[in-house]
Amino acid sequence: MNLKKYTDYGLRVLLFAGMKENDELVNIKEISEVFNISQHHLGKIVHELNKLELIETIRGRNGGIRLAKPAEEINVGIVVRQLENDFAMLECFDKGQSHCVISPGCMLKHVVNRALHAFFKVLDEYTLKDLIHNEEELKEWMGIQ
Amino acid sequence: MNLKKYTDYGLRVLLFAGMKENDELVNIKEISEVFNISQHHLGKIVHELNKLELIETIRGRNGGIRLAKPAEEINVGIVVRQLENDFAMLECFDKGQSHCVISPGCMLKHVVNRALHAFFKVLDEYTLKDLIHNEEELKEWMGIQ
DNA sequence: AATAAAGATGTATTCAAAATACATGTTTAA
DNA sequence: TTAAACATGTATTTTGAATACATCTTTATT
Repeated sequence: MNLKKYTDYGLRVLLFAGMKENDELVNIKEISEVFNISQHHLGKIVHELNKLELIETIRGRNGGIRLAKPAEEINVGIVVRQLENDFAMLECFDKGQSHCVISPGCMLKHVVNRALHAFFKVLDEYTLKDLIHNEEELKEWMGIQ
Repeated sequence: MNLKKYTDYGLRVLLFAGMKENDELVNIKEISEVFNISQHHLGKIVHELNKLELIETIRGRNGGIRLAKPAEEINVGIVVRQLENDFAMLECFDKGQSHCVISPGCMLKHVVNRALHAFFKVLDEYTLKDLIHNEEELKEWMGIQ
């Protein structure tokens, strides 16, 4: 059980952008170098974060990205749900092809589903702001300023 | 985010075995037919369930498998932890190769870790017995008796 | 206007892990 | 002795994520 790197990277982009002052822009190249991630791959993640209205992207020279709203309004649980789009924990979660013969009467899926909700309940308690609380320390690690 | 089919299948084996009366044996062929799973693959899962002391296996003609202990003593959370052995939700969970530069000061891993604990806290509340509570219905679906 | 920097986007390739298949061995009741 | 059943190592297939490649569009600067 694990989150996709895609989700991991997406969260890092938000963290990095959330660390900048005011409306300062950061560009993909910079982020890809800091985290040592493929620039093109990151571009796709950024593109999706933009579609999800979590960041703004500004094209062209001197362009870049920035958070689309204050860090305290970006909920971690919601972001993870959006980036990580497949939560079919068991085969029978996927209603389309529920092949397991015991599926109709089986309690397992309900139990796992409850567990999944508990998982998100915790994430829902945090915003991006909470994650960058120890901002000074993070900035140092990121080599900002 | 999802559990491996391996884990899914392992749980089904336990459910199926737990459904039988007393010390009645079931064999892998039977289970693989009911769930339409590769018999050999299932063999390996059964082998591991046996190593984990969740089932007993009896070799030879008229052999088969059965639960190693009463269904009410088999905890769902523990089984899932044992079958699903990789819980590196984020890259930085893997201490060996924590490449992310912000890892030392980043709060994200702690938050996700809390969420993971909440996930298992729910699973820990259930035993195999709880899952086969509506035994009659399940038996019908499984074609038992 | 030309240019360069930056994001947008579609396609293809690589890679890893899971799932499955194949082959053969061992055990044991009939 | 034989057949049914689990044991176990190796190999192949499949799938999806990650990455690479290529090209396009946008926009500030000169």
